[in-house]
Amino acid sequence: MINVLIADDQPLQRFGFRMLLESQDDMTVLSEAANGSEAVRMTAQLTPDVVLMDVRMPGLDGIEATRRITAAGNRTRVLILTTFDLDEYAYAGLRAGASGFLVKDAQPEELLSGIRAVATGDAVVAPSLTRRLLDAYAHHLPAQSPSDGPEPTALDPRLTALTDREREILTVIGQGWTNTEIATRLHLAESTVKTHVGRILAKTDSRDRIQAVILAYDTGLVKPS
Amino acid sequence: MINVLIADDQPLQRFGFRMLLESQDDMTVLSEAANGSEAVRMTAQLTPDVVLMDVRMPGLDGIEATRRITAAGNRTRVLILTTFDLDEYAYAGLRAGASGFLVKDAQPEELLSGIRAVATGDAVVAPSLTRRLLDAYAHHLPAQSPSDGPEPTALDPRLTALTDREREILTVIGQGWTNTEIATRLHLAESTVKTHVGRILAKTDSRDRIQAVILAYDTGLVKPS
DNA sequence: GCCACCGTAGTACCCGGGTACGACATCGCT
DNA sequence: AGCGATGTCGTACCCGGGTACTACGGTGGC
Repeated sequence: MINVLIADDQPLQRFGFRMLLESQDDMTVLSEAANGSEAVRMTAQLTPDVVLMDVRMPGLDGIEATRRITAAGNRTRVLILTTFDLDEYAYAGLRAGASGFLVKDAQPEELLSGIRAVATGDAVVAPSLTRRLLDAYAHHLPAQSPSDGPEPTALDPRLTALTDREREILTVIGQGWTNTEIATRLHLAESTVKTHVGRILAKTDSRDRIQAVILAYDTGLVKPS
Repeated sequence: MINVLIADDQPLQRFGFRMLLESQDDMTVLSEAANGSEAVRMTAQLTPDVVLMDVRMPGLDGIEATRRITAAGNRTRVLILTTFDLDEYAYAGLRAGASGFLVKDAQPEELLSGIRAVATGDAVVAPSLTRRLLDAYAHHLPAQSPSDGPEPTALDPRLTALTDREREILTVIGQGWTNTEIATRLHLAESTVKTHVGRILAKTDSRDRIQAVILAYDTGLVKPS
């Protein structure tokens, strides 16, 4: 049985959550808190398994309440809920030690399975937020794959399909030249440039010149200045 | 309609996935791949919305296949599935650009909602993995106000004029996202994206997004991968 | 209370970029 | 002599990107 504490300043919201949770035979609502301080106090008294925590509350907000609850050290997990998927809240909440972060417009089933996951020690983050977190931090994830060797100066395989001329064009694309500029500076017709560009995009599987610019940087054809 | 490509070396497994997906009226299975190379090739040909990618496959494994698919730059999302929730795989997969990482013992509904989330540009990570990721990285999340240690590498002067949101947008521009992609993935209207982009270009004296991409690389906002 | 800034959203318009064709000359290899 | 790869040039078409506005709610500073 999962003991839950609901912390939300809106009574109607609390009621909805309570109804939903009580309809499950593996969950009970221990009590309800209307602000952060109450949530902290009740958590200390009742030691629920999970606190369903709203972010926006008068007085002590959900983030700070989460910080104090997790700092206390007992095994109560905090699942933060918010109306808006503001990433500032997500970052702050997760930093504060929350085990999860869901948006209120989620499906009831998602909330329920989220509570169960959190209760068993797992963690959940709303997909829309996961996206932002990944975008921001995926690059920083530890690389333990052995394929992180030193880089030789040989031509990147992604560029081998290109002819010399095409690599030349790709280089100036990577420097931000427009087709017109390439044409005048290299004494070509614009149609010729377009032909080259088209072939480059096809051979490198780039959908537009932006991808080509990125490729130029990633392969080292163009170096950051 | 969500077009899905199934990549798994076990025929029985593929069959199961196909049955599950075809039972949904908003999903179709475009094709099946039995190894990584096939997955990459078929993705290029068929441009599915989502690739259901197994990690362990003979030849080119799921991680490397994911890397190549996402490197290609088209809008196909990769949802990685694995039997074991080994975090090495998860790290590698997410670093490779996967939009999600689920374990195979998940409930069918979880898989389906995961596919839908990924198709609309969101991201999903299995709760058991989210827990590990949070444990490892919650400390590294950007600080809001509280006193925090290491400085986040001083901002390049050319970017100081930008607001936080604008820098966020510039980052994804630097990753080659189109306006439409930015809109869907960040849950914005395309007009809003255009407004942001316009301001970014004005503030950074860039004549088009290409110059902005170059600037993103030169200032280190985006790093070569 | 007012105002500046920010993020969001909309409409209308123009233009460069990309695609899909076809065409021709040169060069090197067989 | 024939052929393929490469580089050059052309036309026609469509769409995404960029610009130029306007607008409005929220927040924070004064």
